[in-house]
Amino acid sequence: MATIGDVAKAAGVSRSTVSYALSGKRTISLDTRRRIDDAIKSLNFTPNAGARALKTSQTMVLGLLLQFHEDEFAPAMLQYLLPITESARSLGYDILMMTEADGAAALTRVAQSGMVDGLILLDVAHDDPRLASLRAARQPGVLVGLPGDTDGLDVFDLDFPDAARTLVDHLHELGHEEICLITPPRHVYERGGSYAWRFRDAAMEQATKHGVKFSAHYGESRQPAIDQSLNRILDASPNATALIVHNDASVAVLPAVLHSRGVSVPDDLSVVSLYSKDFARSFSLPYTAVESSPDKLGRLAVERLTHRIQNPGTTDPSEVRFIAAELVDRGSTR
Amino acid sequence: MATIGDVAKAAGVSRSTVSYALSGKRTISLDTRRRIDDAIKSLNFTPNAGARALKTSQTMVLGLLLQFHEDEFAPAMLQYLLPITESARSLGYDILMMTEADGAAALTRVAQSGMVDGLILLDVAHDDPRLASLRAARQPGVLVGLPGDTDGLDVFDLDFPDAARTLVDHLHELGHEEICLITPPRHVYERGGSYAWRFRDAAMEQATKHGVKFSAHYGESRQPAIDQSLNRILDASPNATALIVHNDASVAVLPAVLHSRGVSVPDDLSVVSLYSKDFARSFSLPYTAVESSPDKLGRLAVERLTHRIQNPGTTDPSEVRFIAAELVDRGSTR
DNA sequence: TCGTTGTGTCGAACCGATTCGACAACGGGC
DNA sequence: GCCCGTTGTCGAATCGGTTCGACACAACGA
Repeated sequence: MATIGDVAKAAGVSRSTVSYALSGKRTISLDTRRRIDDAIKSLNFTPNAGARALKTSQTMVLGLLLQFHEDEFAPAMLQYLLPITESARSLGYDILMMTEADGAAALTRVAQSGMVDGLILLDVAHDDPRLASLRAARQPGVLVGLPGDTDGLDVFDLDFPDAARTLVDHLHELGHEEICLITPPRHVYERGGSYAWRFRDAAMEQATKHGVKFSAHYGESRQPAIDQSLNRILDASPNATALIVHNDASVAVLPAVLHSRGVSVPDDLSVVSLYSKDFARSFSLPYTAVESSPDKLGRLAVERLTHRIQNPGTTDPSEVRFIAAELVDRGSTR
Repeated sequence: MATIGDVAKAAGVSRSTVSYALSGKRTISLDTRRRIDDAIKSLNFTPNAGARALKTSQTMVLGLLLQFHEDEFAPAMLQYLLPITESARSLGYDILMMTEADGAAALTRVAQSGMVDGLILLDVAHDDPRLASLRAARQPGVLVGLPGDTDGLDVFDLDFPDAARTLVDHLHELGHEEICLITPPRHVYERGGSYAWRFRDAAMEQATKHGVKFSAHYGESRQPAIDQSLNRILDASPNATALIVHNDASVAVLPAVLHSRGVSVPDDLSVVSLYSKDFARSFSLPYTAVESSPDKLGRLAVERLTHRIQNPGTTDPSEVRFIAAELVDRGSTR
């Protein structure tokens, strides 16, 4: 591989001159610049990333921490992947992916060895063990998902309480008097996925406020338990006229279940949910829903992170930002 | 951050001694080693990855090239992600993820700048534009997916013709005399996804050999076209008693479609397919199928790649390996 | 004419590791 | 008592960039 020294030799200048020509940090005569450019072209020179990182202590890489829990519905995580890598690239950063079960250890390893300039944590739990490692790291980090203690952290998440109220209000306005909520599986609560109870509690409160009868039930994440739980829930609430499904795995199989029960939407039952438009497009999901906007969340998180990286001195306060619920009417309510 | 110099000072030895203690490439007295270990602990020292990469020209990072085609069924790609990152980690490597639309440019950029020690290409097409860049790169690479020209490349893929024959044989043995195949969407063929025609042609040939009536139809990748195409295909072949579904997006919604038509499996129709056990678990997919083994393919690819990285001189011939079809009977045939 | 300012380039130091050759101290064989 | 091989440690060079200070030279105003 050609080094900057080879380029310098070919162009008949010093290495520093080539470096300045590359960075534009000092003026270079037109003639010299041309000779350098020619040499770079003909030698097919690209600066060595390791050497540059060593000197500048900037790797132009962001670390992304995913957690694929055993019982997770994997496609949900995927929705964040593409927006994050794409916005990172557009800002000049690459993405190093970590999927280790022990996320805290992975974070420390990568941060300590200086492989990344910043860290992105997805699917953050209420009492996430990775946060201690993140706070100890010298690189900045951003979270997608709300932990219990946000002190000093930049956090982006959907406004789940607002989403819940939006959906309950929507059903209430249509005159529904008994609503059934399918929540994420029990293990999500146990793991501390705060979005689950933030959504559920707000929905319950809003229903109570409207005097609407309300019941919440755990969904499941794997077949055939999903089918069974849905049927059990529907059997248990024969008078409910509306269903709120807050669980990707359940909503993905709901059309088949309703079909098998001879229930038609929205005539027999109004159904609303919470998912992204991409998710709706991949699966057969024609339900009115609050948009979960993983693309927007991913983009915001990356932008915030790179801003912190590029302005290290500044101590602007950490930001906890909830993005607003936006209802997409797909005609599944009446 | 502590450097190796800080450790050396704290332990009262030279930097080289610390380095040798770390790598074990020279003998170190027990006493010195203890002092060094203590210093490392108390200073919380981790070697700087950039510096190490610069000196050793080994980054311990593998580049992974994914392509999310506009109309792709995303979860399919995801199945490879986890096995690849996990086997890479177990061999000491991290994964740098690239999702750019222009994969060839991304590959060149990352390879030229020496950010990675090797490259993994997923979903390789018959005439994949990334292959020229891969061949030009100084790092070794492996493919998952079979291109037209495999010269000098290590390739891993499922034995699709074998899979097709296995399924056709299975149905033929049960006495079926008319089989209907749902293939990947037309754009997969156009893009050069050779697995599509390798499977289809072998299935057709095997059916002909058995004297079984056979028809193939393009599936779709997005709703509501998937539903419509499935219904159209089923309408068009009223006498087919067996269905082979070679398309993740179609098979994911097939249960609902069959339900809505009042078709029960396997009594009215035998259904077989080709997917992974993880895919079957996430979705409601109770079909007898050939296992597509993304975990095995991912693991093999990573192992081959790291082997090439660690034995650079050796010129053992490139390997094109097809893994055998394995039928998993889930009782959806009769 | 002299000092000043600005432009373009260079040499050297540095980032944080690895590794080669040198060498001191030590014990064993003669 | 001398030579030799082993063991443990060190200093210096190196990887490939970036950046600071110095400086030669030209143009300028006084």
